[in-house]
Amino acid sequence: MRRETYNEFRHLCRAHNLAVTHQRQRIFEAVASRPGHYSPEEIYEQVKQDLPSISLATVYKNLKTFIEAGMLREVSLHHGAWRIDANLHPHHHLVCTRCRSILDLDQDLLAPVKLRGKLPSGFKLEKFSIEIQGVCKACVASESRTHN
Amino acid sequence: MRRETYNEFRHLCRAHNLAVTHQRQRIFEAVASRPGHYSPEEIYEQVKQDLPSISLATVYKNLKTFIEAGMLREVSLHHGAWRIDANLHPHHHLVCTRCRSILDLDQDLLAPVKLRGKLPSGFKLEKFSIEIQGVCKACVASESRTHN
DNA sequence: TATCAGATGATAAAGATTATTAAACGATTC
DNA sequence: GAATCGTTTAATAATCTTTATCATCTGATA
Ligand SMILES: [Mn+2]
Ligand SMILES: [Mn+2]
Ligand SMILES: [Zn+2]
Ligand SMILES: [Zn+2]
Repeated sequence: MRRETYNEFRHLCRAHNLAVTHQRQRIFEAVASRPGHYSPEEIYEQVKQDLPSISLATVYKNLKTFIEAGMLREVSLHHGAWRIDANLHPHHHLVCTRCRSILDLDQDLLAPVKLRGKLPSGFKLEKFSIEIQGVCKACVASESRTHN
Repeated sequence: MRRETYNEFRHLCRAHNLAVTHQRQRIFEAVASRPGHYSPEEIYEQVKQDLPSISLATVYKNLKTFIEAGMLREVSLHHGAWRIDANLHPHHHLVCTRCRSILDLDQDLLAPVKLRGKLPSGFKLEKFSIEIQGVCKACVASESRTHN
């Protein structure tokens, strides 16, 4: 690992009040130094090449830690919940980032998406899916209650 | 169940080449007659009130069948796959509906989303997340190969 | 009503994630 | 640099979710 990379990571951890460990360095790097959107299992396999004794649970735990700290993100809020929709009309969804509740929102509440350039060649566009993320009424209420 | 509802479902099944069974009727109704975005488990619990001997596997299998037929949809393409993103800059994703691969897309390839009306009261907006769904180059290629 | 492809229920298996806990480690202080 | 303390790790079990298998049953058709 380059020394600058090492120091960057060290400072990131300091800034977020996280202890610096070998495992964390490698886990973070396995994600941040490559362009893809990896699964915990893929990250585990990658890190294992350097740290053969690492455990998959450690990967899971630290990914959560990093996400909570804002050092990494998850691609989608929906990975853990298969949810079925009977509404076949084009519409949007309002999703709560706390409780992950989902509400329909009429299509014409948003102006249609406009492409300003070209998509990567070969990609056959089917549709734009817009998700409006935020905190739902119930969660806002319960959080303000907690903080008073 | 109302007779019209029963006939509607019967015709839907005909149109999609699906056998009509009690289980399917109740599973479909459990989703389509209520406004929410339910999980298989929730649907199972609902149907069980009418058909106590139904199996959870039947619910899963038929939800898949309905989705494949286009009678229901899934809220997100990402369930079951926790994917980590190290790109913290605002950006969009290109998602393949076949292989579910994910590519980053620069933010300014799309014009910013415009709200035309009001969000439901109490919802605290955090961000708009746009996903561009379609078929990726690789899947387009493999599908055209299959059909020649 | 008899036939049969397809659907169901029971169950096992697989896969993904979280909980538990003793041992090891990193940061801090001396 | 060694002692201390709180945190992190690895191993493992447990839990949840989803899929596979297969014998039995049912709906559709003649
Ligand atoms: Mn919906
Ligand atoms: Mn991304
Ligand atoms: Zn909420
Ligand atoms: Zn693809």
